[in-house]
Amino acid sequence: MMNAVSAVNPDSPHRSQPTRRERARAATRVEILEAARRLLIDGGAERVTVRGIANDLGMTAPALYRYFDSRETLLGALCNTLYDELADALLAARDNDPTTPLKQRFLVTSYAFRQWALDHRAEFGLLFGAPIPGVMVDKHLETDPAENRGMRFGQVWLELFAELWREHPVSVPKPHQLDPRLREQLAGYHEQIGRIVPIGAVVLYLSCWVQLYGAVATEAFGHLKFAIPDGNGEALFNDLMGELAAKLGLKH
Amino acid sequence: MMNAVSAVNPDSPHRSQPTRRERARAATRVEILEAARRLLIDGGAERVTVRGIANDLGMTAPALYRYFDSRETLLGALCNTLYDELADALLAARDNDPTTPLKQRFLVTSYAFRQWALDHRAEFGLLFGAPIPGVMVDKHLETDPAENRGMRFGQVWLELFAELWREHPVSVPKPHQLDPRLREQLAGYHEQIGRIVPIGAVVLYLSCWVQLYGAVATEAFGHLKFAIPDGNGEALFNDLMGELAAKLGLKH
DNA sequence: TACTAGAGTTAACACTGTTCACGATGAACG
DNA sequence: CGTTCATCGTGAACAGTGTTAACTCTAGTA
Repeated sequence: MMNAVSAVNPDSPHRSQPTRRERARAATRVEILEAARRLLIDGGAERVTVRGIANDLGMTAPALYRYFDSRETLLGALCNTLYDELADALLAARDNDPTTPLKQRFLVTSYAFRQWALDHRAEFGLLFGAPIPGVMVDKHLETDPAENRGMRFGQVWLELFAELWREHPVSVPKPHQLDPRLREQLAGYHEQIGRIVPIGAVVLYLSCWVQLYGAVATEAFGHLKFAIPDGNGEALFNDLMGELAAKLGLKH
Repeated sequence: MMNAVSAVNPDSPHRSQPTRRERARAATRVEILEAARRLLIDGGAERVTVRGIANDLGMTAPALYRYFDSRETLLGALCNTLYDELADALLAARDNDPTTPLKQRFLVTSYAFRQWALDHRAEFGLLFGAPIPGVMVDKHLETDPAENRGMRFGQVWLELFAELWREHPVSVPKPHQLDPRLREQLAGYHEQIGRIVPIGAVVLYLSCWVQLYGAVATEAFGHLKFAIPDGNGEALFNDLMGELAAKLGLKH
Protein backbone atom coordinates (compact mmCIF):
# COMPACT_ATOMS: atom_id res chain seq x y z
CA MET A 1 0.00 0.00 0.00
CA MET A 2 1.66 3.16 -1.18
CA ASN A 3 1.41 6.50 0.45
CA ALA A 4 -0.17 8.77 -2.11
CA VAL A 5 1.83 11.76 -1.00
CA SER A 6 5.32 10.31 -0.95
CA ALA A 7 5.32 7.84 -3.81
CA VAL A 8 3.71 9.77 -6.63
CA ASN A 9 6.34 11.04 -9.04
CA PRO A 10 9.24 10.03 -6.85
CA ASP A 11 11.82 11.50 -9.23
CA SER A 12 10.69 15.08 -8.69
CA PRO A 13 12.25 16.74 -5.66
CA HIS A 14 9.25 18.37 -4.05
CA ARG A 15 5.93 19.91 -5.01
CA SER A 16 6.23 18.60 -8.53
CA GLN A 17 3.56 19.17 -11.12
CA PRO A 18 0.49 17.27 -10.07
CA THR A 19 -0.29 14.26 -12.18
CA ARG A 20 -3.41 14.20 -14.28
CA ARG A 21 -5.21 11.98 -11.80
CA GLU A 22 -4.32 14.27 -8.96
CA ARG A 23 -5.74 17.21 -10.82
CA ALA A 24 -8.95 15.36 -11.56
CA ARG A 25 -9.17 14.27 -7.97
CA ALA A 26 -8.69 17.80 -6.70
CA ALA A 27 -11.27 19.05 -9.18
CA THR A 28 -13.97 16.65 -8.03
CA ARG A 29 -13.08 17.47 -4.45
CA VAL A 30 -13.98 21.09 -5.04
CA GLU A 31 -17.05 20.01 -7.00
CA ILE A 32 -18.13 17.99 -4.01
CA LEU A 33 -17.63 20.92 -1.69
CA GLU A 34 -19.50 23.24 -4.03
CA ALA A 35 -22.44 20.87 -4.11
CA ALA A 36 -22.27 20.52 -0.34
CA ARG A 37 -22.41 24.25 -0.01
CA ARG A 38 -25.44 24.52 -2.27
CA LEU A 39 -27.23 22.06 -0.03
CA LEU A 40 -26.03 23.88 3.07
CA ILE A 41 -27.47 27.11 1.76
CA ASP A 42 -30.96 25.85 1.18
CA GLY A 43 -31.46 23.87 4.33
CA GLY A 44 -28.69 24.11 6.87
CA ALA A 45 -26.09 21.53 7.75
CA GLU A 46 -28.58 18.73 8.17
CA ARG A 47 -29.57 18.96 4.54
CA VAL A 48 -25.98 18.40 3.48
CA THR A 49 -26.47 14.74 2.71
CA VAL A 50 -24.04 12.37 1.07
CA ARG A 51 -26.57 11.16 -1.47
CA GLY A 52 -27.71 14.69 -2.16
CA ILE A 53 -24.20 15.74 -3.07
CA ALA A 54 -23.68 12.61 -5.14
CA ASN A 55 -26.88 13.20 -7.08
CA ASP A 56 -25.83 16.76 -7.82
CA LEU A 57 -22.62 15.45 -9.32
CA GLY A 58 -24.29 12.61 -11.17
CA MET A 59 -22.72 9.84 -9.21
CA THR A 60 -23.62 7.54 -6.35
CA ALA A 61 -23.11 8.05 -2.66
CA PRO A 62 -20.34 5.54 -1.93
CA ALA A 63 -18.12 7.25 -4.49
CA LEU A 64 -17.75 10.21 -2.15
CA TYR A 65 -15.97 8.02 0.33
CA ARG A 66 -13.02 7.96 -2.07
CA TYR A 67 -12.64 11.65 -1.28
CA PHE A 68 -13.73 12.04 2.32
CA ASP A 69 -13.62 9.59 5.18
CA SER A 70 -17.06 10.53 6.39
CA ARG A 71 -19.76 13.13 6.10
CA GLU A 72 -18.30 14.85 9.13
CA THR A 73 -14.85 15.29 7.68
CA LEU A 74 -16.51 16.54 4.51
CA LEU A 75 -18.28 19.17 6.57
CA GLY A 76 -14.98 19.97 8.22
CA ALA A 77 -13.36 20.52 4.83
CA LEU A 78 -16.30 22.70 3.86
CA CYS A 79 -15.68 24.77 6.97
CA ASN A 80 -12.09 25.31 5.88
CA THR A 81 -13.05 26.54 2.44
CA LEU A 82 -15.64 28.84 3.97
CA TYR A 83 -13.11 30.23 6.41
CA ASP A 84 -10.86 30.90 3.46
CA GLU A 85 -13.56 32.66 1.52
CA LEU A 86 -14.52 34.77 4.51
CA ALA A 87 -10.88 35.66 5.18
CA ASP A 88 -10.53 36.69 1.53
CA ALA A 89 -13.60 38.87 1.76
CA LEU A 90 -12.30 40.56 4.89
CA LEU A 91 -8.85 40.99 3.41
CA ALA A 92 -10.32 42.59 0.34
CA ALA A 93 -12.27 45.01 2.49
CA ARG A 94 -9.35 45.71 4.79
CA ASP A 95 -6.72 46.29 2.13
CA ASN A 96 -8.97 47.78 -0.50
CA ASP A 97 -7.54 51.25 -0.10
CA PRO A 98 -4.46 51.42 2.12
CA THR A 99 -4.53 55.20 2.05
CA THR A 100 -7.74 55.52 4.03
CA PRO A 101 -7.19 55.93 7.75
CA LEU A 102 -6.99 52.81 9.85
CA LYS A 103 -10.08 53.62 11.86
CA GLN A 104 -12.19 53.67 8.75
CA ARG A 105 -10.59 50.49 7.45
CA PHE A 106 -11.43 48.85 10.73
CA LEU A 107 -15.04 49.86 10.38
CA VAL A 108 -15.16 48.81 6.75
CA THR A 109 -13.80 45.40 7.63
CA SER A 110 -16.32 45.00 10.43
CA TYR A 111 -19.15 45.86 8.06
CA ALA A 112 -17.76 43.38 5.56
CA PHE A 113 -17.90 40.73 8.26
CA ARG A 114 -21.52 41.54 9.04
CA GLN A 115 -22.39 41.61 5.38
CA TRP A 116 -20.80 38.24 4.72
CA ALA A 117 -22.69 36.78 7.67
CA LEU A 118 -26.01 38.13 6.41
CA ASP A 119 -25.34 37.17 2.81
CA HIS A 120 -24.32 33.67 3.85
CA ARG A 121 -26.37 32.90 6.91
CA ALA A 122 -26.13 29.15 6.62
CA GLU A 123 -22.38 29.23 6.13
CA PHE A 124 -22.00 31.66 9.00
CA GLY A 125 -24.08 29.38 11.18
CA LEU A 126 -21.87 26.44 10.36
CA LEU A 127 -18.69 28.34 11.18
CA PHE A 128 -19.81 30.39 14.14
CA GLY A 129 -22.84 28.68 15.60
CA ALA A 130 -22.93 25.95 18.19
CA PRO A 131 -20.37 23.30 17.28
CA ILE A 132 -21.78 20.19 15.63
CA PRO A 133 -20.64 17.23 17.73
CA GLY A 134 -18.77 15.20 15.15
CA VAL A 135 -17.47 17.88 12.83
CA MET A 136 -14.37 19.91 13.45
CA VAL A 137 -14.25 18.90 17.10
CA ASP A 138 -10.53 18.31 17.00
CA LYS A 139 -9.91 20.01 13.71
CA HIS A 140 -8.95 23.01 15.76
CA LEU A 141 -6.18 21.27 17.62
CA GLU A 142 -5.51 17.83 16.22
CA THR A 143 -4.46 18.53 12.67
CA ASP A 144 -1.56 20.79 11.99
CA PRO A 145 -2.49 24.44 12.25
CA ALA A 146 -1.62 25.14 8.64
CA GLU A 147 -4.59 23.02 7.70
CA ASN A 148 -6.99 24.93 9.90
CA ARG A 149 -8.06 27.87 7.82
CA GLY A 150 -9.91 29.44 10.71
CA MET A 151 -6.62 30.93 11.81
CA ARG A 152 -6.38 32.93 8.60
CA PHE A 153 -9.67 34.53 9.57
CA GLY A 154 -8.29 35.40 12.97
CA GLN A 155 -5.08 36.72 11.50
CA VAL A 156 -6.90 39.28 9.39
CA TRP A 157 -8.39 40.75 12.53
CA LEU A 158 -5.24 40.46 14.55
CA GLU A 159 -3.08 42.28 12.01
CA LEU A 160 -5.66 45.00 11.70
CA PHE A 161 -5.94 45.35 15.44
CA ALA A 162 -2.18 45.39 15.95
CA GLU A 163 -1.69 48.12 13.36
CA LEU A 164 -4.54 50.05 14.83
CA TRP A 165 -3.34 49.77 18.37
CA ARG A 166 0.23 50.72 17.53
CA GLU A 167 -0.95 53.79 15.69
CA HIS A 168 -3.41 54.57 18.45
CA PRO A 169 -2.11 52.99 21.64
CA VAL A 170 -5.13 53.35 23.88
CA SER A 171 -4.23 52.52 27.44
CA VAL A 172 -4.38 48.84 28.32
CA PRO A 173 -3.71 47.16 31.66
CA LYS A 174 -0.10 46.39 32.42
CA PRO A 175 0.72 42.72 32.83
CA HIS A 176 0.86 42.92 36.62
CA GLN A 177 -2.58 44.53 36.65
CA LEU A 178 -4.08 41.55 34.85
CA ASP A 179 -5.73 38.64 36.59
CA PRO A 180 -2.82 36.18 36.94
CA ARG A 181 -5.01 33.38 35.64
CA LEU A 182 -5.81 35.34 32.50
CA ARG A 183 -2.18 36.32 32.05
CA GLU A 184 -1.19 32.69 32.26
CA GLN A 185 -3.93 31.50 29.94
CA LEU A 186 -3.02 34.04 27.28
CA ALA A 187 0.74 33.52 27.54
CA GLY A 188 0.71 30.80 24.88
CA TYR A 189 -1.34 32.84 22.43
CA HIS A 190 0.73 35.91 23.18
CA GLU A 191 3.82 33.93 22.32
CA GLN A 192 2.21 32.47 19.24
CA ILE A 193 1.47 35.87 17.73
CA GLY A 194 5.03 36.97 18.36
CA ARG A 195 4.19 39.45 21.13
CA ILE A 196 3.38 42.06 18.52
CA VAL A 197 1.29 43.85 21.15
CA PRO A 198 1.49 43.77 24.94
CA ILE A 199 -0.60 41.17 26.65
CA GLY A 200 -2.97 43.81 27.96
CA ALA A 201 -3.78 44.67 24.37
CA VAL A 202 -4.51 41.01 23.72
CA VAL A 203 -7.23 41.24 26.32
CA LEU A 204 -8.58 44.31 24.57
CA TYR A 205 -8.43 42.43 21.29
CA LEU A 206 -10.44 39.55 22.70
CA SER A 207 -12.93 41.98 24.13
CA CYS A 208 -13.37 43.49 20.68
CA TRP A 209 -13.79 40.06 19.12
CA VAL A 210 -16.43 39.15 21.67
CA GLN A 211 -18.35 42.33 20.98
CA LEU A 212 -18.07 42.03 17.22
CA TYR A 213 -19.13 38.40 17.38
CA GLY A 214 -22.08 39.33 19.55
CA ALA A 215 -23.19 42.07 17.21
CA VAL A 216 -23.00 39.94 14.09
CA ALA A 217 -24.19 36.64 15.52
CA THR A 218 -27.23 38.01 17.32
CA GLU A 219 -28.43 39.57 14.09
CA ALA A 220 -27.52 36.67 11.81
CA PHE A 221 -29.08 34.12 14.14
CA GLY A 222 -32.22 36.16 14.70
CA HIS A 223 -31.57 36.75 18.38
CA LEU A 224 -32.52 40.39 18.04
CA LYS A 225 -35.89 39.76 16.45
CA PHE A 226 -37.65 40.16 19.79
CA ALA A 227 -36.84 43.86 19.57
CA ILE A 228 -36.24 44.38 15.86
CA PRO A 229 -38.93 42.31 14.16
CA ASP A 230 -37.94 43.26 10.62
CA GLY A 231 -34.56 41.70 11.29
CA ASN A 232 -32.51 44.52 9.78
CA GLY A 233 -29.96 45.34 12.42
CA GLU A 234 -27.88 47.78 10.43
CA ALA A 235 -28.83 50.84 12.44
CA LEU A 236 -28.11 49.07 15.71
CA PHE A 237 -24.88 47.75 14.26
CA ASN A 238 -23.82 51.30 13.51
CA ASP A 239 -24.35 52.13 17.15
CA LEU A 240 -22.45 49.08 18.34
CA MET A 241 -19.52 49.80 16.07
CA GLY A 242 -19.43 53.32 17.43
CA GLU A 243 -19.03 51.85 20.91
CA LEU A 244 -16.35 49.52 19.67
CA ALA A 245 -14.46 52.39 18.07
CA ALA A 246 -14.72 54.32 21.31
CA LYS A 247 -13.28 51.39 23.19
CA LEU A 248 -10.36 51.42 20.79
CA GLY A 249 -9.85 55.11 21.42
CA LEU A 250 -11.02 56.07 17.97
CA LYS A 251 -13.50 58.62 19.22
CA HIS A 252 -12.85 61.01 16.40
CA MET B 1 -64.32 15.60 15.95
CA MET B 2 -64.22 17.32 19.28
CA ASN B 3 -61.85 20.04 20.29
CA ALA B 4 -59.96 18.65 23.21
CA VAL B 5 -59.79 21.95 24.99
CA SER B 6 -63.38 23.05 24.80
CA ALA B 7 -65.32 19.81 25.09
CA VAL B 8 -63.66 18.03 27.99
CA ASN B 9 -65.69 18.48 31.12
CA PRO B 10 -68.10 20.91 29.58
CA ASP B 11 -69.92 21.48 32.88
CA SER B 12 -66.99 23.16 34.56
CA PRO B 13 -66.76 26.88 33.81
CA HIS B 14 -63.08 27.22 33.02
CA ARG B 15 -59.76 25.62 33.90
CA SER B 16 -61.53 22.75 35.64
CA GLN B 17 -59.66 19.89 37.22
CA PRO B 18 -57.94 17.96 34.47
CA THR B 19 -59.37 14.57 33.79
CA ARG B 20 -57.30 11.49 34.49
CA ARG B 21 -56.45 11.06 30.84
CA GLU B 22 -55.36 14.64 30.58
CA ARG B 23 -53.06 14.20 33.52
CA ALA B 24 -51.57 11.05 32.05
CA ARG B 25 -51.16 12.78 28.74
CA ALA B 26 -49.42 15.74 30.30
CA ALA B 27 -47.19 13.40 32.30
CA THR B 28 -45.98 11.48 29.28
CA ARG B 29 -45.47 14.76 27.48
CA VAL B 30 -42.95 15.83 30.09
CA GLU B 31 -41.46 12.34 30.07
CA ILE B 32 -40.95 12.69 26.35
CA LEU B 33 -39.28 16.05 26.77
CA GLU B 34 -37.07 14.73 29.55
CA ALA B 35 -35.92 11.86 27.37
CA ALA B 36 -35.38 14.28 24.48
CA ARG B 37 -33.21 16.41 26.70
CA ARG B 38 -31.12 13.43 27.79
CA LEU B 39 -30.44 12.69 24.16
CA LEU B 40 -29.74 16.34 23.43
CA ILE B 41 -27.15 16.42 26.19
CA ASP B 42 -25.10 13.52 24.97
CA GLY B 43 -24.99 14.31 21.28
CA GLY B 44 -26.55 17.59 20.27
CA ALA B 45 -29.84 18.16 18.52
CA GLU B 46 -29.17 15.61 15.80
CA ARG B 47 -29.08 12.82 18.33
CA VAL B 48 -32.58 13.72 19.52
CA THR B 49 -34.28 11.01 17.54
CA VAL B 50 -37.88 9.95 17.67
CA ARG B 51 -37.04 6.28 18.09
CA GLY B 52 -34.41 7.11 20.68
CA ILE B 53 -36.96 8.90 22.81
CA ALA B 54 -39.50 6.15 22.34
CA ASN B 55 -37.01 3.48 23.38
CA ASP B 56 -36.15 5.44 26.50
CA LEU B 57 -39.82 5.44 27.43
CA GLY B 58 -40.35 1.80 26.50
CA MET B 59 -42.64 2.45 23.61
CA THR B 60 -42.46 2.68 19.86
CA ALA B 61 -41.77 5.68 17.67
CA PRO B 62 -45.17 6.30 16.10
CA ALA B 63 -46.71 6.63 19.55
CA LEU B 64 -44.93 9.96 19.96
CA TYR B 65 -47.00 11.41 17.15
CA ARG B 66 -49.98 11.34 19.51
CA TYR B 67 -48.14 14.02 21.47
CA PHE B 68 -46.22 16.03 18.90
CA ASP B 69 -46.96 16.71 15.26
CA SER B 70 -43.36 16.19 14.24
CA ARG B 71 -39.84 15.94 15.56
CA GLU B 72 -39.42 19.63 14.89
CA THR B 73 -42.36 20.72 16.99
CA LEU B 74 -41.08 18.40 19.69
CA LEU B 75 -37.75 20.24 19.57
CA GLY B 76 -39.67 23.49 19.67
CA ALA B 77 -41.47 22.39 22.82
CA LEU B 78 -38.14 21.36 24.29
CA CYS B 79 -36.85 24.85 23.58
CA ASN B 80 -39.74 26.31 25.52
CA THR B 81 -39.10 24.19 28.59
CA LEU B 82 -35.40 25.05 28.42
CA TYR B 83 -36.19 28.74 28.17
CA ASP B 84 -38.36 28.32 31.23
CA GLU B 85 -35.66 26.55 33.17
CA LEU B 86 -33.09 29.16 32.22
CA ALA B 87 -35.43 31.98 33.17
CA ASP B 88 -36.02 30.29 36.52
CA ALA B 89 -32.29 29.99 37.12
CA LEU B 90 -31.76 33.65 36.30
CA LEU B 91 -34.71 34.72 38.43
CA ALA B 92 -33.35 32.73 41.35
CA ALA B 93 -29.98 34.43 40.98
CA ARG B 94 -31.47 37.86 40.47
CA ASP B 95 -33.94 37.79 43.33
CA ASN B 96 -31.93 35.63 45.68
CA ASP B 97 -31.20 38.52 48.04
CA PRO B 98 -33.11 41.70 47.25
CA THR B 99 -31.07 43.61 49.81
CA THR B 100 -27.83 43.41 47.88
CA PRO B 101 -27.21 46.38 45.64
CA LEU B 102 -28.54 46.23 42.12
CA LYS B 103 -25.12 46.37 40.53
CA GLN B 104 -24.07 43.22 42.28
CA ARG B 105 -27.34 41.52 41.47
CA PHE B 106 -26.77 42.38 37.85
CA LEU B 107 -23.35 40.78 37.93
CA VAL B 108 -24.64 37.74 39.82
CA THR B 109 -27.35 37.24 37.22
CA SER B 110 -24.85 37.55 34.40
CA TYR B 111 -22.63 34.95 36.00
CA ALA B 112 -25.64 32.70 36.47
CA PHE B 113 -26.32 33.02 32.74
CA ARG B 114 -22.76 32.07 31.90
CA GLN B 115 -22.83 29.20 34.37
CA TRP B 116 -26.06 27.81 32.95
CA ALA B 117 -24.61 27.99 29.46
CA LEU B 118 -21.47 26.12 30.49
CA ASP B 119 -23.34 23.58 32.58
CA HIS B 120 -25.80 22.95 29.74
CA ARG B 121 -23.82 23.50 26.58
CA ALA B 122 -26.06 21.41 24.36
CA GLU B 123 -29.19 23.13 25.61
CA PHE B 124 -27.56 26.53 25.26
CA GLY B 125 -26.56 25.64 21.74
CA LEU B 126 -30.11 24.72 20.87
CA LEU B 127 -31.53 27.95 22.26
CA PHE B 128 -28.84 30.41 21.26
CA GLY B 129 -26.92 28.87 18.38
CA ALA B 130 -27.69 29.10 14.72
CA PRO B 131 -31.41 28.44 14.20
CA ILE B 132 -32.26 24.94 12.99
CA PRO B 133 -34.27 25.38 9.78
CA GLY B 134 -37.44 23.55 10.70
CA VAL B 135 -37.66 24.13 14.43
CA MET B 136 -38.97 27.27 16.02
CA VAL B 137 -38.80 29.23 12.78
CA ASP B 138 -42.23 30.68 13.27
CA LYS B 139 -42.55 29.79 16.92
CA HIS B 140 -41.30 33.27 17.61
CA LEU B 141 -44.03 35.04 15.73
CA GLU B 142 -46.71 32.65 14.62
CA THR B 143 -48.02 31.24 17.88
CA ASP B 144 -49.36 33.54 20.50
CA PRO B 145 -46.61 35.17 22.54
CA ALA B 146 -47.78 33.57 25.77
CA GLU B 147 -46.66 30.26 24.37
CA ASN B 148 -43.19 31.49 23.54
CA ARG B 149 -41.24 31.09 26.75
CA GLY B 150 -38.25 32.88 25.32
CA MET B 151 -39.91 36.12 26.27
CA ARG B 152 -39.79 35.16 29.93
CA PHE B 153 -36.04 34.93 29.57
CA GLY B 154 -35.92 38.38 28.05
CA GLN B 155 -38.18 39.80 30.70
CA VAL B 156 -35.83 38.79 33.48
CA TRP B 157 -33.11 40.87 31.88
CA LEU B 158 -35.39 43.72 30.97
CA GLU B 159 -36.77 44.14 34.49
CA LEU B 160 -33.29 44.02 35.92
CA PHE B 161 -32.03 46.54 33.42
CA ALA B 162 -34.96 48.88 33.95
CA GLU B 163 -34.54 48.87 37.71
CA LEU B 164 -30.83 49.38 37.30
CA TRP B 165 -31.16 52.22 34.86
CA ARG B 166 -33.77 54.04 36.90
CA GLU B 167 -31.61 53.81 39.97
CA HIS B 168 -28.56 54.77 37.97
CA PRO B 169 -29.71 56.74 34.95
CA VAL B 170 -26.54 56.83 32.92
CA SER B 171 -26.90 59.21 30.02
CA VAL B 172 -28.50 57.76 26.93
CA PRO B 173 -29.18 59.43 23.57
CA LYS B 174 -32.37 61.41 23.34
CA PRO B 175 -34.90 60.19 20.79
CA HIS B 176 -34.04 62.88 18.26
CA GLN B 177 -30.37 61.94 18.53
CA LEU B 178 -31.11 58.38 17.47
CA ASP B 179 -30.90 57.12 13.93
CA PRO B 180 -34.50 57.57 12.72
CA ARG B 181 -34.48 54.08 11.29
CA LEU B 182 -33.50 52.62 14.65
CA ARG B 183 -36.06 54.73 16.45
CA GLU B 184 -38.73 53.49 14.12
CA GLN B 185 -37.65 49.87 14.36
CA LEU B 186 -37.66 49.93 18.14
CA ALA B 187 -40.96 51.80 18.47
CA GLY B 188 -42.95 48.59 18.57
CA TYR B 189 -40.79 46.95 21.19
CA HIS B 190 -40.69 50.18 23.17
CA GLU B 191 -44.44 50.19 23.16
CA GLN B 192 -44.63 46.52 24.02
CA ILE B 193 -42.57 46.93 27.18
CA GLY B 194 -44.76 49.83 28.29
CA ARG B 195 -42.12 52.51 27.76
CA ILE B 196 -40.68 51.75 31.18
CA VAL B 197 -37.44 53.35 30.02
CA PRO B 198 -36.76 55.93 27.30
CA ILE B 199 -36.02 54.57 23.87
CA GLY B 200 -32.40 55.59 24.16
CA ALA B 201 -32.11 53.24 27.11
CA VAL B 202 -33.59 50.48 24.98
CA VAL B 203 -30.64 50.89 22.65
CA LEU B 204 -28.32 50.65 25.63
CA TYR B 205 -30.19 47.55 26.76
CA LEU B 206 -29.74 45.90 23.39
CA SER B 207 -26.08 46.82 23.38
CA CYS B 208 -25.72 45.10 26.76
CA TRP B 209 -27.54 42.03 25.50
CA VAL B 210 -25.28 41.84 22.48
CA GLN B 211 -22.19 42.07 24.64
CA LEU B 212 -23.44 39.56 27.18
CA TYR B 213 -24.45 37.19 24.42
CA GLY B 214 -21.05 37.55 22.82
CA ALA B 215 -19.23 36.87 26.04
CA VAL B 216 -21.23 33.77 26.90
CA ALA B 217 -21.66 32.33 23.42
CA THR B 218 -18.04 32.65 22.35
CA GLU B 219 -16.98 30.71 25.40
CA ALA B 220 -19.76 28.13 25.33
CA PHE B 221 -19.30 27.51 21.60
CA GLY B 222 -15.52 27.31 21.84
CA HIS B 223 -14.92 30.41 19.75
CA LEU B 224 -12.29 31.62 22.20
CA LYS B 225 -10.23 28.46 22.16
CA PHE B 226 -7.81 29.95 19.65
CA ALA B 227 -6.57 32.22 22.43
CA ILE B 228 -7.65 30.34 25.55
CA PRO B 229 -6.91 26.71 24.78
CA ASP B 230 -8.04 25.38 28.15
CA GLY B 231 -11.47 26.78 27.42
CA ASN B 232 -12.01 28.35 30.83
CA GLY B 233 -13.06 31.87 30.08
CA GLU B 234 -13.94 32.94 33.59
CA ALA B 235 -11.08 35.39 33.97
CA LEU B 236 -11.86 37.02 30.63
CA PHE B 237 -15.53 37.04 31.53
CA ASN B 238 -14.69 38.99 34.66
CA ASP B 239 -12.99 41.57 32.51
CA LEU B 240 -15.88 41.74 30.05
CA MET B 241 -18.42 42.16 32.82
CA GLY B 242 -16.33 44.98 34.20
CA GLU B 243 -16.63 46.73 30.85
CA LEU B 244 -20.34 46.08 30.81
CA ALA B 245 -20.74 47.52 34.27
CA ALA B 246 -18.77 50.57 33.18
CA LYS B 247 -21.06 51.02 30.23
CA LEU B 248 -23.99 50.97 32.63
CA GLY B 249 -22.31 53.63 34.75
CA LEU B 250 -21.64 51.23 37.58
CA LYS B 251 -17.99 52.10 37.80
CA HIS B 252 -17.93 51.92 41.56
C1' DT C 1 -73.73 -2.30 29.15
C1' DA C 2 -72.61 -0.50 24.70
C1' DC C 3 -69.97 2.76 22.41
C1' DT C 4 -66.32 5.40 21.24
C1' DA C 5 -62.21 8.32 21.72
C1' DG C 6 -57.69 7.63 22.41
C1' DA C 7 -53.09 5.36 23.16
C1' DG C 8 -50.16 2.24 21.39
C1' DT C 9 -48.69 -1.30 18.12
C1' DT C 10 -47.01 -3.38 13.65
C1' DA C 11 -45.94 -2.79 8.86
C1' DA C 12 -44.40 -0.07 5.49
C1' DC C 13 -42.16 3.85 2.63
C1' DA C 14 -38.64 6.84 1.51
C1' DC C 15 -34.88 8.41 3.27
C1' DT C 16 -30.00 8.66 5.90
C1' DG C 17 -24.57 7.22 6.58
C1' DT C 18 -21.59 3.56 5.67
C1' DT C 19 -19.31 -0.90 4.16
C1' DC C 20 -18.33 -4.44 0.94
C1' DA C 21 -17.54 -6.89 -3.29
C1' DC C 22 -17.23 -6.15 -7.86
C1' DG C 23 -16.17 -3.98 -12.68
C1' DA C 24 -14.07 -0.64 -15.55
C1' DT C 25 -10.43 2.62 -16.68
C1' DG C 26 -6.21 4.45 -17.15
C1' DA C 27 -1.50 5.29 -15.72
C1' DA C 28 2.98 3.11 -14.88
C1' DC C 29 6.52 -0.39 -15.75
C1' DG C 30 9.04 -4.56 -17.44
C1' DC D 1 3.73 -3.09 -26.62
C1' DG D 2 1.45 -5.68 -23.16
C1' DT D 3 0.84 -6.50 -18.30
C1' DT D 4 -0.23 -5.06 -13.88
C1' DC D 5 -2.21 -2.68 -10.43
C1' DA D 6 -3.97 1.36 -8.01
C1' DT D 7 -7.88 4.15 -8.36
C1' DC D 8 -12.65 5.48 -9.31
C1' DG D 9 -17.17 4.36 -9.48
C1' DT D 10 -21.15 1.10 -9.10
C1' DG D 11 -24.86 -1.88 -7.01
C1' DA D 12 -26.30 -4.36 -3.12
C1' DA D 13 -26.83 -4.43 1.49
C1' DC D 14 -27.32 -3.09 6.64
C1' DA D 15 -28.77 -0.43 10.32
C1' DG D 16 -30.93 3.55 11.41
C1' DT D 17 -33.95 7.94 10.45
C1' DG D 18 -38.92 10.59 10.19
C1' DT D 19 -43.47 9.64 9.10
C1' DT D 20 -48.03 7.55 7.69
C1' DA D 21 -51.66 4.02 7.66
C1' DA D 22 -54.27 0.39 9.45
C1' DC D 23 -55.08 -2.08 13.31
C1' DT D 24 -55.80 -3.59 18.42
C1' DC D 25 -56.89 -2.79 22.90
C1' DT D 26 -58.16 -0.22 26.85
C1' DA D 27 -60.44 3.15 29.52
C1' DG D 28 -63.85 6.74 30.03
C1' DT D 29 -68.60 8.18 28.74
C1' DA D 30 -73.47 8.02 27.59
